[in-house]
Amino acid sequence: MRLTTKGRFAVTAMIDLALRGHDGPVALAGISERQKISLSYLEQLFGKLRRHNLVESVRGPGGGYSLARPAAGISIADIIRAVDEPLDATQCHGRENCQEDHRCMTHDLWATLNDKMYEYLTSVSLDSLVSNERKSVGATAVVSDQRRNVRTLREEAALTA
Amino acid sequence: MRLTTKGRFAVTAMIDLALRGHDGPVALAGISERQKISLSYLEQLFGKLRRHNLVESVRGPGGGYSLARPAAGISIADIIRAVDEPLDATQCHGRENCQEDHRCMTHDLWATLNDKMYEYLTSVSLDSLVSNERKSVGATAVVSDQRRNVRTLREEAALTA
DNA sequence: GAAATAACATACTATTTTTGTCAACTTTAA
DNA sequence: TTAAAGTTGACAAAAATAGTATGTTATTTC
Repeated sequence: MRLTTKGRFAVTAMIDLALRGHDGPVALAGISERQKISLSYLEQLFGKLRRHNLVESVRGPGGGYSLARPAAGISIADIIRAVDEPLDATQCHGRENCQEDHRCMTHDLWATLNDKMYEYLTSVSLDSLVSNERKSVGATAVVSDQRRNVRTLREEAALTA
Repeated sequence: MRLTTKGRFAVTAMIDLALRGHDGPVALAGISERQKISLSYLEQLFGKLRRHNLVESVRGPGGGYSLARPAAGISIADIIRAVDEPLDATQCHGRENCQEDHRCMTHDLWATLNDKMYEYLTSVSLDSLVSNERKSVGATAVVSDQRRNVRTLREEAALTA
């Protein structure tokens, strides 16, 4: 798994979207201004997010983007995966013959690290970040997805501490 | 924390070094050929590794690099940290005023993720990878560092499963 | 239907990663 | 003491990636 600023921007933008997507779609121009991310870059990122069915778009005046499904059903891993495309961590993309004698020494390490990171990022939903942002103190109950086990950031942090 | 191919290369090279550093130093030319990493790049990376006191160099014929301390005392996090230098995950490097209204929304997320990854990468020692590579089956006992809690990859995986 | 708005698409620039080349400098061995 | 093997460092070029600018098309509103 790759972890760069690209994914960070995408997550930031998605939070903004979730935070403001109550009535009607949100225009990228607004996100750009609020989050200080260039409009062009956002357009690129949202193209990918749209192709990965995380957001839906409405063209024309009053248009913009909205989440394709409830924020509780979108994990951070989904977002990272969408914008960072390939995402393979093993260098020898699956095939085992990357080395002559001892096939791909670091294979196991990266695979395990990859799993760890996905495990974590999958456990954090967009919704949990948004409620965290809304400063809705009081450990807002977790809304879990049908596919995944999604915890709030607060709970996750508690587990670590 | 940033996770790119750069760190991957560094770890791969360090494994090779640990694997062959029994009698005398290991030349980069050998690592380059075995791991298919350009010699120039390795030289750059090992310059950083040396400045971070992870390896020592011996010049002249028969020279090369050797680990500055036992492989059990070097974690993967050490290596990543050495080659990726800055390593800050929060975008608003410490200062809280990255946003006007709601200061740096994703701040908490990235900080927590950062901790998670470090926690994991610190728990994996170079030695554990090497023993794993040597195919020394039978759960080779853990040699723990004086500073850290270092587990074997095998044990770590068991915890996750 | 014209004008404005905003997504969509493509081309371009800048930064980072990776490789290549060259010139010291150091130590061992012949 | 010379030569060879090897590190160290400084650049620069090439490739990949990140980020920006510009143009085009679809919708809505007036």
